[in-house]
Amino acid sequence: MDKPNSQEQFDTETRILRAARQVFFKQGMAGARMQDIADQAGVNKALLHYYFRSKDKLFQTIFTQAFQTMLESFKAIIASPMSITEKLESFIHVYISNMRLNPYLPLFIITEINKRPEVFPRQLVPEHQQVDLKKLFAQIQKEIAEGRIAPFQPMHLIMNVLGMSIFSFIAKPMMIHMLGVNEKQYEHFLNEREAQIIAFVRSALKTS
Amino acid sequence: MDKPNSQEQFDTETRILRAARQVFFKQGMAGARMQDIADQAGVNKALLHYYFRSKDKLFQTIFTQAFQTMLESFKAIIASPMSITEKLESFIHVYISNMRLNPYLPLFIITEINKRPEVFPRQLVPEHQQVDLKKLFAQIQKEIAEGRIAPFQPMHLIMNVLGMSIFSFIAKPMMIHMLGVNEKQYEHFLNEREAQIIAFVRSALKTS
DNA sequence: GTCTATAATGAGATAGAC
DNA sequence: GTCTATCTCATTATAGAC
Repeated sequence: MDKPNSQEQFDTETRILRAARQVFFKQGMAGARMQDIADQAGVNKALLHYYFRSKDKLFQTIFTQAFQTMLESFKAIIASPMSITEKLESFIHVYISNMRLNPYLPLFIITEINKRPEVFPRQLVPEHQQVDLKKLFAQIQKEIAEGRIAPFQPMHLIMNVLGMSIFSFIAKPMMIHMLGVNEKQYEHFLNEREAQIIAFVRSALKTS
Repeated sequence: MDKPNSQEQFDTETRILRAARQVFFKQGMAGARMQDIADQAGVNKALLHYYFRSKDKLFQTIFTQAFQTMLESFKAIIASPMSITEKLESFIHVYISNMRLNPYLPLFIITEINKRPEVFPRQLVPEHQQVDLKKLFAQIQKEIAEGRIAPFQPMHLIMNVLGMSIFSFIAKPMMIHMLGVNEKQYEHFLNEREAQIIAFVRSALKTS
């Protein structure tokens, strides 16, 4: 865990939420300890229950907000008036920036849904705020038809971009061990990542 | 959890190992319960301690073997006498096949190293059996120089392939919720995945 | 709202009979 | 080798003073 936040400027509830995010993101629901969260927040453990009643309720608060955050970066880009190439490059940029700030976020969401699928209702995301894939797909089809990009199935194209962007960050500890490189070397690699992915995608989408 | 294995044909130790793999892979070290493993194996809980002494020892056994498995599929491909394009496509094929059998494996390794970096020694992989990246990189550089594939940095090229292959599987629960699709639709998407990634990589590597 | 003390429970581990 | 019963401890949660 990092050093307890120098966050005396925040009220107790906020300090708990920030601390809970750090601990839950890294350790997950099962691995997190209420005492760790209290220490990290610099408050008494009993206060966590005073403000959030139970560990599970606190977790739900953190999880829901994390999921929304993840969703928002998706939707903002899709809705914007850009070409597909611009949108894809925007995806890459935004996700890599986010992963720099919050490397545990996607992994946290993935693993927690995995572990307790029953906890997350079928409609975790209400109908009206789901990602509007149809529009995006239509735009991709249109640009393909116009011969502006090479033909790939929209869903796969998007997954390719997400996979290349996100995986290299979440798999960092595994890759370091598998490849036998050190932290510094891997960080250097990650710094080049955005430019390299963009070049790769451009090359793939080039019409010949 | 799945139904208890109809694995009466295996001896007790094997049944425990198989059950432990299932439970640890899905729930992680912190989330797993010895009782769950015992139930899954169809044996008495005390036997887990008789055979493996502690939860931690049992976990170490499972983790180490999982990590070796992950490493082997890497190394086997790298060592084989194929062109880069063939090797990359072999990567894609092998990883997607493995993920079909064992969707939790990479996620398990990633999250457990994340949570307890101190547990895993710097040299989790002994020097002599590390992935021989140098050779692979040299081969890539050579094929680029010969104009057989477009120029990309070797490490990034490999990470692109791994990311596209692995991410779509490990992120399945997240994507299903984010995109508002159902399990069946996502499975259909995954079935097309191998061919789509190969097409994408070929397009990117094409020399113009 | 915040603290100390403590209850309640869950889960890993062991003893000892068979 | 396998089982039942039990010990021990960590952790969530609550009671009650301030």
